[in-house]
Amino acid sequence: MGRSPCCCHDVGVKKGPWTEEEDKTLVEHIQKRGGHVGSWRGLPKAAGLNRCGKSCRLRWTNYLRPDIKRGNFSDDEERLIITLHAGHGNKWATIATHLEGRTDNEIKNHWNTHIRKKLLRMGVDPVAHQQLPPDHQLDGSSAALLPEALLWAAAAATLGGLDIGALRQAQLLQHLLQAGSNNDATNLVANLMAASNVGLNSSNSIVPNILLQDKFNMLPGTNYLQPGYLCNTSNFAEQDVVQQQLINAMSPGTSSFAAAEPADQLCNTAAFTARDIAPGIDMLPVQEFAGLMEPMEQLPNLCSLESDSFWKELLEDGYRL
DNA sequence: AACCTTAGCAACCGCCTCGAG
DNA sequence: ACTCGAGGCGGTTGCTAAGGT
Repeated sequence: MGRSPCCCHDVGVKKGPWTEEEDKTLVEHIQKRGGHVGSWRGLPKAAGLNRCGKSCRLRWTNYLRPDIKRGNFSDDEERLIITLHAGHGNKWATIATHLEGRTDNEIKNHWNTHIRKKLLRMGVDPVAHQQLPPDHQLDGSSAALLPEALLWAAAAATLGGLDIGALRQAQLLQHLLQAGSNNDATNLVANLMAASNVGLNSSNSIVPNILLQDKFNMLPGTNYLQPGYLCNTSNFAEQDVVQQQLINAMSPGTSSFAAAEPADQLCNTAAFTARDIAPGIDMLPVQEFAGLMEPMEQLPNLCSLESDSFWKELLEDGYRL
């Protein structure tokens, strides 16, 4: 298949930065046609522009389009980009479809100039989305940022080919991280409920309740889920039962993490099982979840929190990341 | 003040994919 | 099944402004 010559090679076609006048001409031409461009190749002549069609399309889609959102990227947008990048790689156009008002070019530029460097500073390989070996990390000054970066990168890498369920799981993780941002119990409960909403409502996706369980266990006197088990139901009615019973069981008077026992210790003293909460719901041993997490070689076993100093410190710090 | 370096980003280039004929 | 035109995409370039010496 022979490649057609690009109109950009035409002699006399202007290149380089667009002037205000050119922008105005292009916008007015497209608006006159009700936003419908038709043929980009034929547009310059029709609009009276000395540009190639490709250049016009690029200028319109990346800059002049009315629905483009400009300005700094929010933390949420950055997290989403990292998550999506782990699943899709440099498929900027695919990533852009998940960020309303952002163009692939803008996301690509932001990745290369900001996010990539941020991840490197945090000791995370921006390509493999895994922790870099110690001798490849920049310095220890950003060590406090490592847990969040790791969790995000690892979760994203684990999710692999992203689908709606996977994205919801990523959101769940995000809520969990937000829940750990301070010691306010009310905020924690609100975030946990938000997290469980995302997880429990996702159809055909396994909700990592082991993570929720650790969060719940951080509240004194609460043990809601049998450690080592996951809720694997996609039945909304059953999910609602679980959720309602979790909410009912939640004791609102609990205050801080300060008196919380280490998670593993609590794991061994579960007050009642998940089957007590919602009989009939299929529960899977955590080993199956561990199977899902297999690619996360850099992460410690989630059931061995107490034995790993990194995670132990993280837990004792009340998930303050 | 002049020069150099770096960061940010708009725009370009060339290959790929898709759909009509 | 094949060709070809057109749009889409990702990598890269080059300009500009800000910061440093």
